[in-house]
Amino acid sequence: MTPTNPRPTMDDVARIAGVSKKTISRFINNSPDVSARMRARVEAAIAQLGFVPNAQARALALRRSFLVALVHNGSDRGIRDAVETGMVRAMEGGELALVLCPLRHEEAAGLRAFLDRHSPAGVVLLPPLAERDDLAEVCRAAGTRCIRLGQEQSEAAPAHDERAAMAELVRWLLDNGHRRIGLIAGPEESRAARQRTLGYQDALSARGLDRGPWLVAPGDNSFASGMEAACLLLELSPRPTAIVACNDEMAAGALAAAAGMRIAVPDQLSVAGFDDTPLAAMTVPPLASVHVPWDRMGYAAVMHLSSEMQPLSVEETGFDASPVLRASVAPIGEVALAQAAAMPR
Amino acid sequence: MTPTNPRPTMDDVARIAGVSKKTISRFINNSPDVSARMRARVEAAIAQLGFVPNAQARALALRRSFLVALVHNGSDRGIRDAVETGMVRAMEGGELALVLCPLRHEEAAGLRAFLDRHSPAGVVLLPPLAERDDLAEVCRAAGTRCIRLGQEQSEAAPAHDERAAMAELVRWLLDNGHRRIGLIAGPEESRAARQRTLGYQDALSARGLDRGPWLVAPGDNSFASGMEAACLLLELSPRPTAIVACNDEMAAGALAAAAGMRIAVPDQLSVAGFDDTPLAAMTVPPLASVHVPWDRMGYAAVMHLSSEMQPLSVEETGFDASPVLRASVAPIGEVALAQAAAMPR
DNA sequence: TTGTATGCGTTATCAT
DNA sequence: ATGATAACGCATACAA
Repeated sequence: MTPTNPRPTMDDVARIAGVSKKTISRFINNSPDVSARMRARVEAAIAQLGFVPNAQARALALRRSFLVALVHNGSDRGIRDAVETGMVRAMEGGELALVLCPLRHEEAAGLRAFLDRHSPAGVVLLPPLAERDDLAEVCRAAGTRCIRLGQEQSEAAPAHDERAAMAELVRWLLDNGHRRIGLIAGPEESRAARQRTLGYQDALSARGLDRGPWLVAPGDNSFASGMEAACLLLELSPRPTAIVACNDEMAAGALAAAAGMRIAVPDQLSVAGFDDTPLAAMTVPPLASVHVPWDRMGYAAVMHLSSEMQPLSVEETGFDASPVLRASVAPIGEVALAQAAAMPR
Repeated sequence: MTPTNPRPTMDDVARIAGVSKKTISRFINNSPDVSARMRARVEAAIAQLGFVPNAQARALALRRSFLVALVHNGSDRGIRDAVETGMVRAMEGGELALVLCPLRHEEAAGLRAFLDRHSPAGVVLLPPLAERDDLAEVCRAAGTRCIRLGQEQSEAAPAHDERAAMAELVRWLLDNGHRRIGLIAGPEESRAARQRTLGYQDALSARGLDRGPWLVAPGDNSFASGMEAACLLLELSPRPTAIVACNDEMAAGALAAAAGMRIAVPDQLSVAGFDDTPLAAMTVPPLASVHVPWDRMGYAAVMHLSSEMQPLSVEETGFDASPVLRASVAPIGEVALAQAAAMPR
């Protein structure tokens, strides 16, 4: 009972099964030309020994590892968790494993070094890094397949129409009587954030509300920035009756700001977020949000990387995002109407 | 400019430098016996070619990969994020990478297969899996070093004194006038949760409050269970003036329950959590919690695994956990006192 | 359909 | 201090 119990190799399996290594190899890679009898014998031998193919050896021979790298910059924990979940689900029972590649300083050189060192079978770029062309270029140069999550829908990018989804959310608010709707925007560099802002403007324009200044306050996707931005918006007069944020964390910040100013949600103010992360269900009141199927997008990304087909199919690139209404939003009430009127200045 | 640019190998470097492969190998592993002149020549050749050692090949020869596996069961996202952060910080610039090993069904066979397949250099078991002796045994049998996070402090486990920390938190509540303090417990199987419950009882006993029934409601670390448990506690009469939960998510659930019952926090009820995850700063009001340095524990775990020293040093095993007071707790006020008195039944 | 020889890029053994 | 050669475990020719 030594602690170093040498693990069985293909040779052992071959010996037990009374066949050659190559047959075992064929079995492992489910080659079509293995007779049923052989298959059974090999299967039995593998089960008997508890044989598990060594990923390192396979990787060396195949010149590609069994790792899929999730590249992120540490922001947006909610999105990352969802994507991770989906990726892991896609890898369940398979031979792939999920390896994290944090790019704190967001430098391409870091990704390059990571690829050189670990040569993952594929790379998934999380927003906002998914927007970085230089990172995609590094992958291309290294010959590593790369999926940019949440980018414009293309053959290499599962994506959703965030612009339309945001418009739909804002439209709901308009349909329910809200007229002054504030937006807490995301980082300007972020395409995703810009799309969401555009969706907000789309909805207002469609109602002919595009003359006045947009009630847009800048944020950086953090709770603190959401709180700050909400404070700015809530000091306006007349005060907005609704605030939509470009992600859930900032929306949570808006809830905190409202509480600090003794503004009741949703009675005096509706608040909504984006992404529908777990946080949205844990606030008081629960946060309306736009559900983005990040987990399914992660799942699709891995399925694509593990298969050999080149272009992503439509089912793998088209994803629906749609508003989830929760208690943080409500039709505009008399209280809020009165409030708005009482602030004529 | 083909996308498949074959990367230089040790052979190439050896040829350029005019030495043997073995010397390159020695250089890479900073073997002591390489002359300064050799070192310089090799270094130059490596730089010239942009050579990066192939991790798969090294792994095959060394019989261990350059991965550190973080084994978890999907629960307690907050803790996992913190540990991940610390681990990644410890691996920064090094050759190790973090690979996720989710054990959804918590079966030892799953871990065994993962170890056989990917042969990680080390394994970090996250609570509550860290408590599973069978998982540790699987690692031992596979000859893989394993660190059990948050277990009893030992030479293989960075840990903190959660019992004392919880007692300290409850003591603060007692010192501030609270007498009826409810506890939302964690899963009974979890040693950590039991320790925290014990800490709660310690503090009450020390004040001679150990005669009455403990105000303990069961939870499973989820937001929903925290909400349920809080509802139970808040229906008691006299009502508790404070509720402490065994993690932040349940505490957030308690905040939601209080809001649903129109009980003001902290005026009529103090609420506190445990672990001090990011969530604690994003609730309304911000959640008092016991800070546990999960990130530093993850850091220590990786530092230990990457070094060769056998036992963990004291600095790596002793961690302080201590209460962080935020607006969700307050000295018991007249309102709450009156409230409690008005419910004599 | 199955077996044999060889290579993948690195490290370990043993020699010099 | 440095080098030749054999592993490491599996996959790919190519042959049978």
